[in-house]
Amino acid sequence: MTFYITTPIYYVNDTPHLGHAYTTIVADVLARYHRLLGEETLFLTGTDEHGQKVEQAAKARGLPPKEHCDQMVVQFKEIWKELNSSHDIFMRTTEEFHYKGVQSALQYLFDRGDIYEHTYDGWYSVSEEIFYTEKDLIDGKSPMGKEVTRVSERNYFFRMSKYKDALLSYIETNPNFIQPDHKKSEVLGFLRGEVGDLCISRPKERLSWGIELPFDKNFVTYVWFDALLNYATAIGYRGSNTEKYKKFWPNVVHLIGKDILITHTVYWTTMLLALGESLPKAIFAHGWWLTGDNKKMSKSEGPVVKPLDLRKEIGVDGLRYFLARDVVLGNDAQFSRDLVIQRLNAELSNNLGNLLSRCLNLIVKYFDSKVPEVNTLGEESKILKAQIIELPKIIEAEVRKLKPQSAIGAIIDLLSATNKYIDIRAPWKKAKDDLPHAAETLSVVFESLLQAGKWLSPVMPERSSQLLERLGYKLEGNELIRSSENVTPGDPLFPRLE
RNA sequence: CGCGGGGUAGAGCAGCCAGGUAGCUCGUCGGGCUCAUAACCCGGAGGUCGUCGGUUCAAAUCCGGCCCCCGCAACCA
Repeated sequence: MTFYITTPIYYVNDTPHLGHAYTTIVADVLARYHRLLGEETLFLTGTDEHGQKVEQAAKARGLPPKEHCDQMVVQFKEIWKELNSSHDIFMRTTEEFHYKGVQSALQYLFDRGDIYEHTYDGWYSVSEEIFYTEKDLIDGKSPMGKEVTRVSERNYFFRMSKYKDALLSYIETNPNFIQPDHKKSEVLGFLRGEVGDLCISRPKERLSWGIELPFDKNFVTYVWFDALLNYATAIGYRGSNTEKYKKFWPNVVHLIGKDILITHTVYWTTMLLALGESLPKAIFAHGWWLTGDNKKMSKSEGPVVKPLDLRKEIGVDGLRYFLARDVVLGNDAQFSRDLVIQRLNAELSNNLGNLLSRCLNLIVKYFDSKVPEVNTLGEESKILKAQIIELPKIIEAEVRKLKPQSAIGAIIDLLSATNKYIDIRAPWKKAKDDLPHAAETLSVVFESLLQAGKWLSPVMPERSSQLLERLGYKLEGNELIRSSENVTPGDPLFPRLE
């Protein structure tokens, strides 16, 4: 069993923001969980580098488009490095193999008659540089109220409509294909309407920065057609080495933002159907982070919200933890400093960090910094031990259901139970008159912390390894290895935030 | 009648698809512990689950009407 997860390729002209970081971090957390579960895993991210805006931005800077992209892409690579993204491939749509793959796919569809030439009549808004259809117009003007002129333009179209029924039946027979469920309703609603064919070309007079159609050099391909194929070309589809493609396709999860739901569930899937390829296992659309008063984050809304800057205060792992833990994946959620601090204090400082301090200080004080060895367990200990053993199974199940927040929740639940357990068992008292009792307690608490450390590593790679180090362990691959005889309490690992 | 989501304790959320005496975190009140990062443990107060109606032995959950909030409205990424 293999696992392949992708983020969208981000538009290279953007400056990385919380939206990008959220998708990448969640994908990274899922990828790391699958690796920890021992699965062969591939994680893809990258940048989308063609299109009008890039062309214009490059022109404005007096640079060739590719050079402009080379510079812009750096900011993405840097932020992913800082956020500890473990992607295996960073894809750029300006790479040579991608050009070839896209052209090969275009030619194939053209030869089969799934791409055809057609003169497109419509209304063009010069100021917006956008085409509108008759029904888009409002009182003879663009939806934005701009003047439009009647134009007709020769273009190439993909027979998307031909595959609509096949797509519908695929959606019906594969209930987990589009997630979460309410997004499926949205797609079905869209498909119930009229689905036309997709214009996949742009005449070079209007746009030259793109992949040339192999059968008509007066055109480049429409950006989405180029961009969506990255998921396949990145792993060798229609390339010189198709080994990865054979291995990982179609067991793939496309993690996307809800704004690009239709392009993925309709454009991409019909493209794949036409190409005779299998459809992805799942397309999962996550929600948005809203400001504290439930408004969409945007630059035009007063003071610019810069959630990514918060990482300087709470650490990269703190940010990763909050994003993966706070929300049911797929829902919208609020993002505010207060909510972040509350979550991190409650779960990491109080529940986990404090438990770690209690346990290690007691081991230092009564057992010479060495974890006591215990052979038989009493009833209370057996119950907690059972929960510890259960943890990986719950995590695996939740991760497979694409519920990272529940997987993390299971760890937090275990730690809460461990706090209750240590309270009932009161090893700080027992150590004085019943040392074996205290030894048993601390060995079980220790085991709980050890497993928590291991299973938090996909979410907080750095803090989790520090935690394990204090316990005298390290993670090699998916195995916990003893690295020290002694435990080392140290300063608070998760200091409370104010 | 464009499409979709939402309205659950002071705050943030889960539960709803597969109906069965409403759950979590924070805050708040009282108690315990004093090993620990003023943390941890126990207990309490606080909700007619937007609203009206229907189905049912039983509805936050299913069905219908209404009110309010949000996002989207594809060939511009």
